[in-house]
Amino acid sequence: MDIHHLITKLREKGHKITPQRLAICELVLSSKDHPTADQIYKKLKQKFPTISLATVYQTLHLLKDLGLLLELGFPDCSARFDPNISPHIHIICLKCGKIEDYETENLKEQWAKIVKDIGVEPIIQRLDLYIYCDKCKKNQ
Amino acid sequence: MDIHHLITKLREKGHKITPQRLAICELVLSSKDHPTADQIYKKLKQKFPTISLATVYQTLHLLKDLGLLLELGFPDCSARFDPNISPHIHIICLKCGKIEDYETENLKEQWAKIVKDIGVEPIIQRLDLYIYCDKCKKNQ
DNA sequence: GTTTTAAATAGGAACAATTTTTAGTTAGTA
DNA sequence: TACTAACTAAAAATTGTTCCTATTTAAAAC
Ligand SMILES: [Mn+2]
Ligand SMILES: [Mn+2]
Ligand SMILES: [Zn+2]
Ligand SMILES: [Zn+2]
Repeated sequence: MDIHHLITKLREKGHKITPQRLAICELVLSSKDHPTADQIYKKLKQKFPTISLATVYQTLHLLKDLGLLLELGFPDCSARFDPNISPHIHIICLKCGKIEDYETENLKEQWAKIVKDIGVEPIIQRLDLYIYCDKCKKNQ
Repeated sequence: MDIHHLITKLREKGHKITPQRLAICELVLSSKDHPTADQIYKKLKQKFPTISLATVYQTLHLLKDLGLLLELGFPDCSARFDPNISPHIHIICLKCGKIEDYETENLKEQWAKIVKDIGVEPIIQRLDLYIYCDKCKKNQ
């Protein structure tokens, strides 16, 4: 998703192109680390000292509604946002919360077969494996 | 998980057997509909008019720690609890939130292969497909 | 059976994440 | 340049969950 494509998509739907909106979109859509709204907010504060957390949430939900972003809810902690909307697995540490992506062609094929058997056409998918990561296993 | 097995398991870990605790456990461990803490609380109010929501949460987390219960976090709405801890798929409506289980032998086999390829030993797993259910498609 | 005690409960306050509201500002159109 | 819908920031409200603590209770010790 390059910036011009994004701008076109926003304009199409009648959304204004503001510097804040663009900055939030660029940041989250290029992120690999499944950030929380607050993490995005804190990063952007450097460039936009007056930006509000509500604006961040609003923009994230806009991207979600446009189908460009996944919102992952968890117990105990705040939601995390993922610009990778294609089926992939999250390997998540139950202790430290670290999220790692697992995404291979073989996985996509195998998973597609399973979904086909079920006979539904999912809009979004979420595949989580919860583990204890090596680091947390060591200093348990 | 029958009631005597549960009581043994609780005693083993040094937990007291209280009527509230037993009632909450029995209710959630036999539920098929992925209830929220509040739904469990409201149902139990009939039998225990003074029961508190904090007790419900505490007991649900106890069961979770014992590995007998899954807690499913979502954006926008409260957590739901699932006594089915074996790998199965949730087919979830994005509009009304209805959750349907999909669980077949074939799925378990195929999924086990995928997990084996990754080379991890997950403690918990969560497989969600988000759709719009027939009902919500109709009266959209 | 009674006493002791550590753990659990009830109820409400506190908390944190998120959403809504409000009033002022701005991007895009004409 | 003027207009207006959409936006922004700040504050307030809301919601789900956890924390606190006086009281009660299950289970152990006597
Ligand atoms: Mn991801
Ligand atoms: Mn289930
Ligand atoms: Zn870890
Ligand atoms: Zn529905």
